[in-house]
Amino acid sequence: MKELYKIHAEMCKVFSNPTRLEILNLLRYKEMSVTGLIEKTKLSQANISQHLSIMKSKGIVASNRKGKNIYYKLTNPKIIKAFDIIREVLMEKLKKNEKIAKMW
Amino acid sequence: MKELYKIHAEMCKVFSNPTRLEILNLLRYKEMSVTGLIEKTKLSQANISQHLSIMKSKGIVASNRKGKNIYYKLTNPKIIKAFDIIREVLMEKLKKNEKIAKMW
DNA sequence: TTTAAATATTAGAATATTCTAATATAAAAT
DNA sequence: ATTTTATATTAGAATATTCTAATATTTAAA
Repeated sequence: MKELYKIHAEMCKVFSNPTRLEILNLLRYKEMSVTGLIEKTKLSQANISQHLSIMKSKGIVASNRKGKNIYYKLTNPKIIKAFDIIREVLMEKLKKNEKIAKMW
Repeated sequence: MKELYKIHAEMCKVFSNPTRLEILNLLRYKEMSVTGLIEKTKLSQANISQHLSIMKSKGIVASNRKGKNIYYKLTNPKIIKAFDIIREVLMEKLKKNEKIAKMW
């Protein structure tokens, strides 16, 4: 069923932006407020908010208000599992390239 | 290091297109020729070739000629592991949504 | 050594994404 | 009630991606 590949691709699109990956990594262990994310990433408020909105609409994160602040968290721990496996592939590739570079 | 998020995002971009996901899934167990991929997917030759080229340039697939045909395969089995985990997240989300839909 | 088959490349229109700047909204504090 | 603080939304220019159609290249077969 090709339809499934479409939804799958839509979900992966969320992971195809560096800022969103940084946010997801910050949410790895605990939920965080928008302000907290802005401080950690040093990015603009509008930008963080937009990325959170995109991820919320795709069901990757969920939000809840606590007094003054709105906190975001991952909806599924497997999201970080996928994040880490791709990171592993990446690291193995970088290591391989290093080795090839050293041959010359 | 923000640079790593960039490369990570670049790699995820490969997974953010339905056709590329279909190709990766076809390469899950065995290498396949370009012709084989065209037949299976029913997509145009140019299009398949372009997507293979993109994936090769990112180091996700590798190619080798065997007589008339060129065969492509995955460079790392973890690529399919990541594919499957994201598919799981997807399925769990769809199931959850179904349940919510049934409540009404 | 020409022809056929398999694959790659290029060009370009249509579409989608990303960021910044400006503005809006909603809850808390005064 | 007003002001402040936290967050969301909108608009739009700059950039990137995707597909189709046309053409090029490479190897094998005749």
